[in-house]
Amino acid sequence: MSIRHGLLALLTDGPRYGNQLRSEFEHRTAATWPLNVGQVYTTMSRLERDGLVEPAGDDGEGHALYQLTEAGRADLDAWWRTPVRREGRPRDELAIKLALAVTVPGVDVRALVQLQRSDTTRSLQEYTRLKANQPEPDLAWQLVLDALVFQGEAEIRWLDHCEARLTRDAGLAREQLGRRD
Amino acid sequence: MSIRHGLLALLTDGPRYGNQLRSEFEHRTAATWPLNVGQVYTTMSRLERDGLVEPAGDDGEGHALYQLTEAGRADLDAWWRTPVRREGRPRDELAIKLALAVTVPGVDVRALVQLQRSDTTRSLQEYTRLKANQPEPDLAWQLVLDALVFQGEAEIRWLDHCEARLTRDAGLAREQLGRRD
DNA sequence: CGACACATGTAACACGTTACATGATTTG
DNA sequence: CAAATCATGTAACGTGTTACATGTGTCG
Repeated sequence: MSIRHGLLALLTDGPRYGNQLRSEFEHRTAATWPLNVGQVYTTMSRLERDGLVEPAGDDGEGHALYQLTEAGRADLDAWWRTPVRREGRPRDELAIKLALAVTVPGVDVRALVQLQRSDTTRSLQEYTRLKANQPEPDLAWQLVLDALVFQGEAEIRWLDHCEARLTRDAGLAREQLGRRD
Repeated sequence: MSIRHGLLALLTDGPRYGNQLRSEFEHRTAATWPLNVGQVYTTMSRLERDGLVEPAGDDGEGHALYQLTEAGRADLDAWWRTPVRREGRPRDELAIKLALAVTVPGVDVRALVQLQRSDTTRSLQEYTRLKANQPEPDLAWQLVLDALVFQGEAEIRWLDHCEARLTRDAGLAREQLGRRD
């Protein structure tokens, strides 16, 4: 639902047309989540179908404008007033993957963790690179990037935590094995 | 793709049937991401369509078993050896929401941040409650829960960071306003 | 003119999700 | 026996995503 509401939010300022929406949306999340233009049109069609937006003529240069309806404004308002619940989020593929990896036989969990950590580290470096090369300071853009950094760091910490846990468990197992000898 | 590969992974041990897959999958992620049984069947159909699993008769009690094909084993193996890229993840609705909130006029960003923080805090409490009430120690289950906790904490930190940033910017604006007087 | 970017769509598909229909089996 | 649970499936829908078709305008 993030694109849906995102596009809706961009119409708050006033009518916009397709490509304009794409560039304004991307400008705040670019390099991380590029948005295909086609998606803007499909999403806008669905928003129109649901009565949240409506055509608003053109801007004098043939650009087909969209604007919020009353229902759209209400929907948007409800969005602002409702927190994004953690329970409602998509499944975390990495968490599931690692959880299954420690369960299923024949998986080199340690290798998996190391590979993942190095990839996540790479992403973090990419983020700092982006931050440094930022053309002009943009608050929205910076906050999104900060979110990614915070998440990436949390991921690294979690991976370390998992590895420590695995080592501890392996240590315990070895210990018990030793006792048995 | 997490359900797809998750179910695939559960077949590593040997053939399983629908409901069994659901309960084994849910056992490792339960209370956070319940999995509808119907979804198991639709997903297994698609996996069969793609040649990654195949029917394997029944277990003597009429349970329709599925098992991995060679292609399935290969696909799974590739999954284990490939990190989950941060770039490939779904858009972060919260990040986008806040980024748009600071851009669009008429949104009470501060209220949004506070509401979000209190909801995330609630989730974190729920996680610790779950951890305490855990019936029997299960490594996979614990790691998933730890992931959620790490993510939740990162989210809180990010929200604090955003708020501080907003306050600072507001302070700067006030200062400049003061200078102008 | 030819190449390129802008602009608007549409068609097709993937995955996740829910609701529903149907039996079989167990249990109070 | 009735109710609950287990089990298998299907139909329908929603969003996200890509690829393609098409037209217009601009610039070297």
